[in-house]
Amino acid sequence: MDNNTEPMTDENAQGRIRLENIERIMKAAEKVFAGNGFRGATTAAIAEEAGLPKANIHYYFGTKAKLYRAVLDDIIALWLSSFREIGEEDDPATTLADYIRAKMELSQHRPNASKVFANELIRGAPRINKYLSTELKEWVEAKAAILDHWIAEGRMAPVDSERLLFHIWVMTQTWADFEAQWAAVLGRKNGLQPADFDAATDAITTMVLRTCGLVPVLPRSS
Amino acid sequence: MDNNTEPMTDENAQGRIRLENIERIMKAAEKVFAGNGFRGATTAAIAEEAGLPKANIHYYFGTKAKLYRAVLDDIIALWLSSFREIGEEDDPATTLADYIRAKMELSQHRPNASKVFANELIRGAPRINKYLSTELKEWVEAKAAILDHWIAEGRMAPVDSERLLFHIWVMTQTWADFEAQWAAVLGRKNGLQPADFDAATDAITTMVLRTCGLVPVLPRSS
DNA sequence: GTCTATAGACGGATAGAC
DNA sequence: GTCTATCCGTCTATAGAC
Repeated sequence: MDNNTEPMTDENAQGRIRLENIERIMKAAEKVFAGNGFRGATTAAIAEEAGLPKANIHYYFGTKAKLYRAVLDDIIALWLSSFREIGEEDDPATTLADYIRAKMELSQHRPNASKVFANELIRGAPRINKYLSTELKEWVEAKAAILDHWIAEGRMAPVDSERLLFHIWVMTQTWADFEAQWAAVLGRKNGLQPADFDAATDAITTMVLRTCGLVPVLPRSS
Repeated sequence: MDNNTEPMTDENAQGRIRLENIERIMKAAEKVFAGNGFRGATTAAIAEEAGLPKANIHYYFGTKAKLYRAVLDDIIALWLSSFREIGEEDDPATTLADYIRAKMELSQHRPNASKVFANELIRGAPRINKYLSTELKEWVEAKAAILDHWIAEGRMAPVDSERLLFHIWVMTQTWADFEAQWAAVLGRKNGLQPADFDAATDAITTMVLRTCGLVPVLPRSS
């Protein structure tokens, strides 16, 4: 009672080690869940990837389901932070191009986050349905309203604004989720290169801006 | 030796039952693999979905891996059959619109096929890499060459033809793979309806045809 | 707080009766 | 050809030593 089992001279180090271990486990879990889905992932694989004994996973997170939940929450927070605020006064072309670029950078640098989310959606999204039908739904409706406002003002061509947003997501996220397919079809034996992401960004941006009448399309000569 | 264990009066029925069981198992397997991936799927779940004892799965297919392989091969055959022949003399707008419509119909009517394929791609496509880097690569290169030919002839606007094909795939397949997301965001509590697939088809077709300069885009009035 | 050892449930696959 | 019963490996989770 007069002392603790460990010296109290270094409370910060304790907390730091704890946070570091949690961070390592979350990172490892994101990778393993991305590659195997929830059911296919094993705590042993996560532990090995994290370089820790299997029991530590349970010490920090209790169950595999809670760890998965923590990984999903982390990804949703990342997603929401990527949804830059868009105002009615912004320039349509700049705003759309910037948004596509931001999504592509996430695909390039956090591909496993996108893959975990994609796995969950393919499975019918049992654990994130609430998020999809509340926050995400509201975000889509708010941003589609801004696009519709721009259209009504004649600042861009009429488009199906909700589907445009959906299709921007899938075109950008496919470069993370299905990287294996695009690398194989493009003959990139060492995976996609930065130039591939740049080319994809350009192609998507051109497609969206032409669709919205924000850049000229060369007319057919015939 | 003078007779077999079963009467030979009905060889066709034997073969028919066999084919029917194989068909039922394949269909059940497609559904279970779609919802859980290879590792997450269990032979017990497949057997229950097929309404057969678990041992029958192994009797007909040997191992879970061989069953999965059979399901993948079936899907690849379906995919290849959807790649209509496209010739240089065809009309660009009609050809692209028909192709988008065909892909959307597959997404609507065989969503589990698309999901099994998506699962495999997210995992890094270990089992279909050969297909991706041979047949699919050649198909893409051949079709992109036709688009480039149309562009060179001035029959459509310049586009990044390979990425255009990739993005058509993902925009159409997302309506199968991520149906849960779109249904939640659109507030469809009973899943996507036929009208949703029609709206998506229109949105994708408009996007692609505007990008290729094959339909006019209303200019900004300002 | 950390790790080894293991309990207890579930998975794929098969033997052998029918 | 079909199905029940079961083997054996792997999985999640935890008990208990350190």
